[in-house]
Amino acid sequence: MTRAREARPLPRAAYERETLAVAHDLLGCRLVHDAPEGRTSGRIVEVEAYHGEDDPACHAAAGLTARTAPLYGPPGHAYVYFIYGMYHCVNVVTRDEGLPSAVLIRALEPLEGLDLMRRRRAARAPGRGNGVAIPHRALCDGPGKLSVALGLTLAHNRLDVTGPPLWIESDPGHPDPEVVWTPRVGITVGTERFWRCIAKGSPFVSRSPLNREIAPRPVLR
DNA sequence: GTACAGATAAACT
DNA sequence: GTTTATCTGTACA
Repeated sequence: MTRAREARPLPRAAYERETLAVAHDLLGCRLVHDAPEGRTSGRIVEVEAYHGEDDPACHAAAGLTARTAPLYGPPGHAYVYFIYGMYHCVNVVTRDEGLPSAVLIRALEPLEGLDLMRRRRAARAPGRGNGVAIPHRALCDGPGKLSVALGLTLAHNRLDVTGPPLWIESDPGHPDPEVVWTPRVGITVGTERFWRCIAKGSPFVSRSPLNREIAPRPVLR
């Protein structure tokens, strides 16, 4: 009889690789956060790569500072930063220690803990609180939204993501998604690098006109 | 469907 | 004092 392979957290070696390869391979995996108030998880459907001090859009372009230190740290750890006075963005550090590189998680297909996600989102989006539940597809369709939905904040910065309470696991039962590369979103420099990777056709990716642009798999310079 | 203003605080210069 | 890897509501087509 066949036995379903068990999903296990990706090992550190999965992150100690070329960043675009990591970005590509994270699509289809599940991001899981076990918080005291419950578990939330979602399938990764959109990511972006930020690589090196030569990448003008990478925070490490400004060099090593208190904020960017995690990017220079060991792979398989979270780099969480606070942005626009309101939101957090969650990255996973890649490559070798000392070489600043990471993958930004931009959107998830919500899988577990949808009620908890809705409560967290509604508490932070008063305009949505007029009795209309946030639809499934809009719970985690952006980096700020998924951080709220999963309850991730600066408290999780530098956390090891190879095991509880926060980890990424493969999903052996799920087919590898077809992927599309596009320019990265929300930046004013480095837009010539097509380092955003999305699961083709997923209704759970962030709203962006760039969703229509496609490109072949890029290479690191 | 697209376009824009405003909210709001940490980190950096 | 300036910048920011965002989101939301409102306005308009």
